[in-house]
Amino acid sequence: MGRHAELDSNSEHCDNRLAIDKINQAHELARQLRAVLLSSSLPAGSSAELAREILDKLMKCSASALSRLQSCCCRTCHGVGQRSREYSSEKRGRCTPLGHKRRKTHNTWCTVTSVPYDDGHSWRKYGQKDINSAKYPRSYYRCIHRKEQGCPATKTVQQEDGDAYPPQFIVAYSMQHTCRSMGASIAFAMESAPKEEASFEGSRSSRHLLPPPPSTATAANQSQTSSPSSVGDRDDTTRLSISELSWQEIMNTSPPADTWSMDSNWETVMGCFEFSEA
DNA sequence: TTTGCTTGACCGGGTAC
DNA sequence: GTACCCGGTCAAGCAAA
Repeated sequence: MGRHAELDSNSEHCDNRLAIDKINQAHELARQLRAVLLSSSLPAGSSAELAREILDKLMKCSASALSRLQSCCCRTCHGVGQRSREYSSEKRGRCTPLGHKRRKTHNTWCTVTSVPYDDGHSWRKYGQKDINSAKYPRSYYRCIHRKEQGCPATKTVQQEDGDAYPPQFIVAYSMQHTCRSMGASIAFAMESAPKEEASFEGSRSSRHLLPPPPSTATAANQSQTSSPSSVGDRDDTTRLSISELSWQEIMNTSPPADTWSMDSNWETVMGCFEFSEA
């Protein structure tokens, strides 16, 4: 009852939601860009071209997001003051369908991507579960360095409901990496986006980021390897003119460890995401 | 033999009553 | 306050390398 009213009030912040969507798109583009940059199987010329194309789109997304955020003074859109019950009238949980539990509400954040396994870290699958009212099962991953380094990072992967191609995956990260791995160095500005402030109940902001997720994980089987999925196709901004075949190649290219050295350009690109949690 | 995935069972947090 | 629901995790068993 009152919950619906709360939800309605949230809808005022659709502008911020749009901005967040844009940021997500930029996020996705950055992932793709990274894949391109890591690719050694493509001719140099085409890689550079792809990278340039993705970067252009990335910048558009970032600019659009910034402009939207600047034009909207709403303060509650992203976490502050939002309690879990505000979302419980529809779907509760951590980016999940209807349920009672939200065990990990701290240090969690979500993203939507077509390449859920390619985030610069190595993950090991430790479980899969059918989620209530979700079309697809959710897969549970933890950092591969959990044992030797005690890294607490975990993530869950679900495929969004729907017939979108390529399939979009809702990736919910939980806890920061404490391990020192190849990927961790890059570890992604995107993935580390929440940083300290991530203590905002991540699931809450996540719910702003995401549509109520009936999801899946056909991808479950691929754990730490790059997924075969291709370019995001959620709207014109992320739709790239890259053939699926090319992306198959890109995504299947295992990243050589030494190509991960982060240069200033990469930092610049990834720096674009810093504001997404502000 | 080792490594990683699958899957059923259990734990316990969150919600409804 | 209590019972129930269900998401998250564990761990045994299995398969692939």
